[in-house]
Amino acid sequence: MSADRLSVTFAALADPTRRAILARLCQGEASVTELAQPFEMSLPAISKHLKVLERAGLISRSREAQWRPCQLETEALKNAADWLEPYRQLWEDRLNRLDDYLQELQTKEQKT
Amino acid sequence: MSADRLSVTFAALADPTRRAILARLCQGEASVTELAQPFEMSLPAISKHLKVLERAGLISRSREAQWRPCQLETEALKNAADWLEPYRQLWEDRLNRLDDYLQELQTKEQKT
DNA sequence: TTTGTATTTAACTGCGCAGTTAATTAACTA
DNA sequence: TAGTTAATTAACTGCGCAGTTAAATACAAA
Repeated sequence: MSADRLSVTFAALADPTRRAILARLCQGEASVTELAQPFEMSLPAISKHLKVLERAGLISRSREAQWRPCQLETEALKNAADWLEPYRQLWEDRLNRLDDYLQELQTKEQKT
Repeated sequence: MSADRLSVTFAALADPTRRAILARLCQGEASVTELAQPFEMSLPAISKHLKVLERAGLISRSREAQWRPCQLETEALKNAADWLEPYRQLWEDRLNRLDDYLQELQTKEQKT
């Protein structure tokens, strides 16, 4: 059922619209209408995306008159990055090995 | 629709069983039955999880007699980490501000 | 109090995941 | 060839997401 926090976070990140919304929020708070503006999508659709992001703890919302400005929350993002971190060694090793191999190829080439 | 690569990757990571499978594969190749062993789940269920991981490019599979050993693939993981990377500054800043605040509190405390 | 603006809720469609059991395919072994 | 082991496919259930339009709510301003 993927009720755990990390699963909910990754699921929320698994949508290009929601990732674009998060990227936009790096520049600071924004209202729902402002966030919806770049997308060819109805407002209710955006509203639902925001609800998914909120449930995942990726954004928080306040109230200002009739607006409900959204703000980026970093902790859930950090948790996702922390989960990925131990794997870094693996892909770096792999890229190094690839690099070594390419250099070896080039050395051989020069000898010809 | 989430047909883009990154969405498929995040979606694949949004499940505790699949994340556990990836963690297990850090230790090296494993067959389907081996991977299924820690879980109270039918083999077809594991088989489907592996298919999701494979479609996301997180694992690759070979053939050895009647076994189909799975291997971790790091590139998709790296892509996910790369997407998160620009946000690192944000949560580090936030943690630093929190830290500053706590230190300030403590300084005030000592003056009392 | 009426009107306008911002946002959400309701009701619906269609799709695909997560799981099940039963049947099937594939390859090894006796 | 028959039987065993490994894994997948088929067929099904139930659930929740992503999107729609239409209606409802919340607040502001005239």
